[in-house]
Amino acid sequence: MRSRRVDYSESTRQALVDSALQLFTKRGYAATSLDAIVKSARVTKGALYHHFSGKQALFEAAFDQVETAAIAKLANVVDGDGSAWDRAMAGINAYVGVCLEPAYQRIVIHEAPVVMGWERWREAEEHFSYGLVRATVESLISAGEIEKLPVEVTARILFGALSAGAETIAGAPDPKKAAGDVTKTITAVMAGMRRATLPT
Amino acid sequence: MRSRRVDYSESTRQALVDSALQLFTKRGYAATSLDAIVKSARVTKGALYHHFSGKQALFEAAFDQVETAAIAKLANVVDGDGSAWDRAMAGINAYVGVCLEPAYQRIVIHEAPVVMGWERWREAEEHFSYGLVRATVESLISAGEIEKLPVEVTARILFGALSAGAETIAGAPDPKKAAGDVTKTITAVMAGMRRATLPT
DNA sequence: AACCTCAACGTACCACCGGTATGTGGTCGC
DNA sequence: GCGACCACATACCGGTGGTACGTTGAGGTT
Repeated sequence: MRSRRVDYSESTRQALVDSALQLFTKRGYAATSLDAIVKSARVTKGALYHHFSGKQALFEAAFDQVETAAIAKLANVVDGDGSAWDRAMAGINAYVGVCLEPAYQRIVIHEAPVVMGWERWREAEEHFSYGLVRATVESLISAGEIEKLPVEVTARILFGALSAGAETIAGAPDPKKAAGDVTKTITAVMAGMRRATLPT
Repeated sequence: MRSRRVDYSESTRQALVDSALQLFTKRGYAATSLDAIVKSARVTKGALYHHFSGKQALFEAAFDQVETAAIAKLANVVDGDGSAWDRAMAGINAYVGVCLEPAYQRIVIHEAPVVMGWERWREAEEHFSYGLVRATVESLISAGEIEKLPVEVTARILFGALSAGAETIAGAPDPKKAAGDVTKTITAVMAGMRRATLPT
């Protein structure tokens, strides 16, 4: 119904999002001009402002795309079969993997909170990666695998810990070794929380 | 030796840093214009560019000031007497308190990694808050209070967990309750790490 | 005392960037 | 075939970071 011969509109929109994604990842939000984006997408600023209300809206579109790709990878792992504990550990490993992608790291972790504002970033994250982490923590608690802790705060802290771990890996001189250290440390922390609940 | 009648130079420099600190905290880096800063400091852009190489250098001066004030508060706690464990827990509580200050939250946690670049931020943090966290982790390990884990990675992850906890507190509808939850959760995690080492 | 020097600014100006207002070509319904 | 409208392109504006240059006045030198 809503199509001419081909949907050129959607393709230019996608081209803009793709170009923005690349440039934001490489140079950051502030250092990327709209001229550079439209040049890369082979269109003009008229097209950009036809599809988006401004630079920030374009950023959020790129943000959505990165997040959507991320949860697509994570959902398979977390919704698989096995115990709540095993699925949680698999999810943690998978999320660290996601955090290693430059686009996710720069756009979602670093720039989104300042570009979108922390409150809005927090709200958006409810439906994306953080939502999965939170659900995982809830299932761990309800399954009695870890202590009964405040879900919201525990999820936030785990979320921050995982991001920091991923950043450490990405910035380390020897990423392979760093990845092993992160996995070891996170595993130890989670194991500690698990063991802590056993004597009760 | 290097002074005229009074050191007017240093006072204008300090006025610029103070004004920048206030405005960056309130409106953020990007939304704060140099005109607004020099107007608030009662000087002109000529003075600003005489003392600083640009907007980013001015930000870093503000960053330094906030961080210096922060470690001044933390050093007392961490260097106090008592067991390594007690000092570590006191330090964690103190750091959460520091993270509640708007200036620290906005400038150090949120904007600095973006404005200065993550690599440079990481390097600077070595001499500030992260340096203390790292030292604390080292003392805990060498005192045999927690498992023998990779220091660098463990400190990074703890640092990220604390930052995330502090952000959660600041953004929560009931900060008092959130602060209690964060302390409880972090304590539980640390206790798990401690207990995990006992049977060995 | 006349002169020079240099720090410590102030003033004027430029290039660039985000955003807006307006123009234009192709296409679909009628 | 003609108005209407979508999907852009073009031209332009205000603000901002940064720069070039001018000015002032307190030491030092002779």
